[in-house]
Amino acid sequence: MRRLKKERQQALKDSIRTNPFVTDEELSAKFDVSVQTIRLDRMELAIPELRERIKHVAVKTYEDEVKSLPIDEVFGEIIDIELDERAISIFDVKPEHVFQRNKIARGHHLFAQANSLAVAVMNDELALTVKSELQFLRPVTAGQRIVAKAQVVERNPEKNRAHVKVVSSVDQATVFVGTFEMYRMTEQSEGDEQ
Amino acid sequence: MRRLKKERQQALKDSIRTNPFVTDEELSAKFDVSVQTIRLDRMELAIPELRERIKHVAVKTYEDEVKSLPIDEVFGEIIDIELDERAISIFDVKPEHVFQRNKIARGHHLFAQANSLAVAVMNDELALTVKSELQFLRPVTAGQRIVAKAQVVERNPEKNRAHVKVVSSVDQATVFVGTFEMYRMTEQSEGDEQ
DNA sequence: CCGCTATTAGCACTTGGTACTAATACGAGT
DNA sequence: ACTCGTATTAGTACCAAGTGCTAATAGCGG
Repeated sequence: MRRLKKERQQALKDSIRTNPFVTDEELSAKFDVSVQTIRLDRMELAIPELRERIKHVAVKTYEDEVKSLPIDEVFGEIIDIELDERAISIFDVKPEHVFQRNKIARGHHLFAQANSLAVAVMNDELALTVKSELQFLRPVTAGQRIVAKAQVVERNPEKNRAHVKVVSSVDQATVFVGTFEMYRMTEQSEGDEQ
Repeated sequence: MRRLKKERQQALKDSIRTNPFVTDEELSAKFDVSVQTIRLDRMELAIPELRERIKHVAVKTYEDEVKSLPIDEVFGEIIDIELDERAISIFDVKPEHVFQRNKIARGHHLFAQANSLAVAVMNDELALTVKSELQFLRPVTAGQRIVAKAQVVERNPEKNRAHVKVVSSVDQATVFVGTFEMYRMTEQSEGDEQ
């Protein structure tokens, strides 16, 4: 009987992990044991009751929602900015930013950090990217911190254009270089493109 | 008293919206009315009980989690692919992809779709972007569907390089053009960059 | 003072449990 | 055959956070 118990407990764990919304009664029917046995199993496995499980899932989601808004908005935290001149942001590469296969950060995250910084450094907050040239020089992996430095290198107020150069590095080594031609949107015009 | 009731119910709605984890008892203390009054208010406002509220939040998160994994992995759904030749993906621009101010899609989403497609079209799944040139020709707004078409235009198997051209359009109008120089990673080499 | 709404109180019942005690089954060891 | 130990089952009291229902009370408007 000992083997049966362990197997059941393993299956129980799996069941609850894949569907945390299952009640003891449903589990008791599924495994054809009494509700009490399910309860004992949960005790031994330190699995909390249905309501607590649901609550944990809900709380997690709730916190995620609150967190995701501001972080997502900037893509990299801006730590220094002098409008129309230069700006610096940092971006910590996490497991969700990399390819599963080789753990190398996906290009669009580097681009997102650099492009967002280019948008931010423009004095007008309504700036759009028109053109861009990028070089991905070295792979970046999870756990590394990318420091992006943006510099406004050319201004052309008549045409509402400006050029921004962004250099991103990890531990002093340059990993990415991008130049961005930006269009400044004035209030009325619904101009070019981002 | 009628005014007081309406005000309380409005405040009650707000309270529960900002914190769905609050019990009737806590609310009764907060608004200095009986628990029964809170219950009546909830009935009139059709607000479900604590456990149901929590469950809804949890279920939502749960579904989101399941959904987010595959979608996030590709950035745009690939609808046609012929390896080493061409590929097509679609990406529906949603409110979360645009600038709040002018509702124009952020550049990195267009880049992400195009870059991911360039990676996908490469036969080796371990492809990294080395260089890239982009043009953002027209603004894209929330609700529009971007169709990206990638074409492998140059192959150089000796150097493990290839060029991919991606053209993205909305309703037949080109909104974005990008060229990507890709590096094919072989099993051993931990080569260039993405 | 009547009527009306709002509020409060109280009770039985529900779900999905916890905590605890007790009974029963069943095989292993001696 | 008897006993030990583990596993399982049953049953009871209790809890949180409610629903559903009935009834009492407060306060004011006319």
